[in-house]
Amino acid sequence: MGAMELIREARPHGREKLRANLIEWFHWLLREAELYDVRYPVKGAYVWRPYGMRLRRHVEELIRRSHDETGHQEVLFPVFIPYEFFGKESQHIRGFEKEVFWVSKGGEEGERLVLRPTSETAIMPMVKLWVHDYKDLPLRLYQIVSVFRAETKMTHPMIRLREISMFKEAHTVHVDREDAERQVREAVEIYKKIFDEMCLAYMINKRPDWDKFAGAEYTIAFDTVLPDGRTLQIGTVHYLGTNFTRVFEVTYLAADGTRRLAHTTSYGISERSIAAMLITHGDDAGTVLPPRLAPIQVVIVPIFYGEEEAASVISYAREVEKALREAGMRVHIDDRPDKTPGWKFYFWELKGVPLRVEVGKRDLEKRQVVITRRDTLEKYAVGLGELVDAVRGLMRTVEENLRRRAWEELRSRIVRAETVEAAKAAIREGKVVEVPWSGDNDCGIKLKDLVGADALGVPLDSDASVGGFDLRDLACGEKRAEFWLRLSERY
RNA sequence: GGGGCCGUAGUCUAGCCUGGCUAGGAUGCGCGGUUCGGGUCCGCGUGACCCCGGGUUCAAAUCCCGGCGGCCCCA
Repeated sequence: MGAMELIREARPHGREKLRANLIEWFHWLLREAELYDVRYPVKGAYVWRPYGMRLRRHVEELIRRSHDETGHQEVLFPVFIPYEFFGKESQHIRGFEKEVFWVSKGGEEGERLVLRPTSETAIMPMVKLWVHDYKDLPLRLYQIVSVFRAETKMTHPMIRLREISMFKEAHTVHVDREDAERQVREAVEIYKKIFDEMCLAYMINKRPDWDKFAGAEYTIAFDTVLPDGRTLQIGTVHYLGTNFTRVFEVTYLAADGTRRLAHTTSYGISERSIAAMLITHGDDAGTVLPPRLAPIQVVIVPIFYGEEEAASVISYAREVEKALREAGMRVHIDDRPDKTPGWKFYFWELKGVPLRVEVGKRDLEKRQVVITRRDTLEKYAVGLGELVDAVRGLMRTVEENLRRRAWEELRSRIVRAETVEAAKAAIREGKVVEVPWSGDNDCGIKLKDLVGADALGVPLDSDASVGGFDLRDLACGEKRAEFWLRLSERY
């Protein structure tokens, strides 16, 4: 980079308002940054506005790319599922029936339809038609669609929805448990990559048995920690065993001539991940978008006094814009004549544009620009010759800083406790707390109730075994502790 | 599941308890001037069937009932 001179030290915006009431702050951000409108008159259903939609499309592109590169094929299934299919798997229907939307009219004589709350029972009957022998496997499908859940708890914009409008659900079919579990591990790797690019920090937890996906053998979840200490589930991966293939009779002809039941997995991500991203990188002035996902990566603000300067400064700004655009960057030049530079600075900081390029008469004369980072508000003077390299380098720096900050915050929030009292205190302080657990279901339920928190499960991102310590299960003192069980307040 | 609070111009909000002037402010928008390297300032103008439905009353944004939607706390 060379000729990049720091002309203002870091002085980032505070996070007091954000921490004081996270949900209020988030509603403010969605409204003021024109991302998403919460005023649509149906509970749990909201509107993506143009700027939010552009952000969402970059996230969808990341998700599509990550799946396409790893042997997944995109499909599109109907929103209707015949009740006959939906009800086939007993655990599945037990888990979802209370929150499924029924279609009260339509469908053929005697046929009842539901709106998909997830698509296992739509996909299985079709997979049965498509899979003949072991050479058709593994089959990896995904779609990005709306799913519907009649949430009884309080709904939250972009977080707890009745219409989840960006549900990426992958469904895979395998010859046996081993290959399906290999897929589960791969799905975890794919999700890590996606969240890494979103600069999100996450825990990977094996959900306790009582909280797994309805119809799954086990569920692995990605949980992030928001700035108020509550955790948010941002992705799940399920091993479904033969629970669905058994009832839908999805079998294949094996190499040895026998007919076998296939094993399946499913895994999902939704717009919750976008909410997590907006919040994680947020501050009292707005949000910061990871440069690779930002609809606008660089905003150029021309600064001029009077009309005689305007022409030359704007023409210089266009020169700068052209150079960045030709280098493949998403650039916007804000040449509105009725807004002052200061006003524009606040406006684009609110919207999370990662870099701002300021050009004025002084810069024109020196053939330079001033670049400001959104995350730290550091300012640099950069010669025109180094412009593209400097912007590229700073985008990388901002991205790395967002990711590093997120992980530091998350790591600082995870603590261990060996008594119920200590665990309670940790929860009160907004921590994720790991407590000794025998692994027994009933003891786990008792334990989370004793502490007064939700169970995220057993860590898969660090050593979960209590190992050398001689610790007792905090709820069942007669039992030896085998694992650390993560507890937190959850959204 | 239980409790509390709230819904007023495009947006944010005061007024509501204790019913009664022309529903006040900020922001936005339009015009004029002044400013422009961190939300310029001043003047004039514009904009609200006070969430919906019903009730009480001479009179309802205000009180009562129901609905819809939102926020907070507890289980």
